[in-house]
Amino acid sequence: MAEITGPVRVRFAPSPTGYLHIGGVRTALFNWLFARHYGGQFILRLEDTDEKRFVQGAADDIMASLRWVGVDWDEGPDIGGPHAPYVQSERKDLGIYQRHAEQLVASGHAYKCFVNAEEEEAMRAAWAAKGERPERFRFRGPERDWSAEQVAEAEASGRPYTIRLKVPLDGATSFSDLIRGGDRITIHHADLYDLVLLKTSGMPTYHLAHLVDDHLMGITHVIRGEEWVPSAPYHILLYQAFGWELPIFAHVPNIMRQDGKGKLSKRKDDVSTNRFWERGYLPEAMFNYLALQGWSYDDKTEIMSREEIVERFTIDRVLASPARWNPEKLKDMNGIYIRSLSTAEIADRIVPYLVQAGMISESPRPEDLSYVLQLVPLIHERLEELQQAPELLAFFFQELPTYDPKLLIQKQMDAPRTLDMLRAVHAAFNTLETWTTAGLETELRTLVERFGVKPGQLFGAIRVAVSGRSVAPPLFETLAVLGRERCMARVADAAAALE
RNA sequence: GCCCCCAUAGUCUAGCGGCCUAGGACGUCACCCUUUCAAGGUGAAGAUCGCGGGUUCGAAUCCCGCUGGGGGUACCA
Repeated sequence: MAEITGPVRVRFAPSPTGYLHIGGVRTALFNWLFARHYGGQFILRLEDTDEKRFVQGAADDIMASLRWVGVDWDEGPDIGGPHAPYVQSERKDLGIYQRHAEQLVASGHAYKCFVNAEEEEAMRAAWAAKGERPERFRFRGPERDWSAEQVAEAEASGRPYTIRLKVPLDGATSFSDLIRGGDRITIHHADLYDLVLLKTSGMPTYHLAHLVDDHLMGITHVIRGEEWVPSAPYHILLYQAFGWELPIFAHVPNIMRQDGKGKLSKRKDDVSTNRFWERGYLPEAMFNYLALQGWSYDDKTEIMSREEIVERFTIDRVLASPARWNPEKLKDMNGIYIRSLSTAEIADRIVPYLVQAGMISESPRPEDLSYVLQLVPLIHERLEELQQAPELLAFFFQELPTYDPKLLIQKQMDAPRTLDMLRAVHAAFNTLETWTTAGLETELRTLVERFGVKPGQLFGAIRVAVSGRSVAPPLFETLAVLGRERCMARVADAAAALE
């Protein structure tokens, strides 16, 4: 493994064709961690060279997702930098790619190809017809061997053309990868085709654009998804054609779908980064989980702060084998992070959810906030996602929905005895001097003894009476916060339901 | 079809030739705590280290083959 010395510059270059899914965030994260660990720079660049798939607003959405998990950039579309602009369509207007493509044509490494899409399709069909096996058609333009006059003539006629890389017919290209080990990957040129560098529209393809930009922007390490391994030889050929120094490659494995059938996809999986944000995943939990998708520190440590991960992240501990998306594990980790926050922090973070659920007003009053502060301890360690808060706290804000009175009757109890107990509870609530958690507990335990029942038989009935459900936060705390008035009313309602 | 990559329990992983009677985590199950649910604690089940050959005194670890999975095969990225 080559030692990493000197300044490193890496980039994440998403295509604004939709939201960013967590697999994309993971790739960005590894780049970012690499940059931060080695004290280098992390650059964000927008690769919007696909005019057809462009989605308005996607770029802002992607940047918001990255910022949310804590991935920030030193240079980028919105903040600029020494190599601005960082948006490829804008760079195209500057003629950067055109110029470089022409340069390769001039040096004989590329050529203008006048074969249009329909003609290419026909050639492909002819190829398929004559071959016994449906072998892949490896396009080589006839213009490879044209004379300067022929090219000039075709150009003069105004026919549209693409610029293609003139890939050698034989030989092979080998390259090394930081994650897979040195000089392991070899691809024969016969398996390649003449890649389009510049489209008919004058827009560069990803292959040309990313490479020119990486070079111009001084990118030292290309850390990208493993789906790029097969096209890496083209990139190497391109670097060689330009006479540029190669960056160091590191192809990180994809994150596979939960069922293991393929890599995560926007269309088939609910993995939009925004969705996790909305559901109440803490960015620090997502950061931690994602860092562990393909990277590990040792045989036991999993919960680590951003700082610890930055300090410990090295590319040689990134696996070559793909990880599988495991929402259960993420949820567990989110719970750990939620529990590590203070009451005030949780209160701050659940207020928006309560507002959205209509439980408190858009601009919460101080008394709303102090009420929330009282409620947080009741659900804090039960939260796995912040969005669960409104559901868990509903009965503190709203009238009870109608519930099945049978729920009031606990194990080995019957309706008459339950009714007796509820009436006694009502009376006790009425006369209780100190309406506090401790006072309530003392009082109710006395009742348990008086009725000679198990604690659960009494407490369970009160829980249902007061919350409308059999699973709820701890009882005495709940009663304390709910207040005497509402508790008495609800117990009275419960008793009435049993009569 | 062709090309490339990958392969330790259901899942994420530790392991980089002897410390492995394969360690940790999620999930599952049991028990403890306990007013429910959680959280916490203890423990259990779960891996012939995909299969077959080598190399070696010795292989989960190195090599080859096979199988399986994934990726690529666009004027998409």
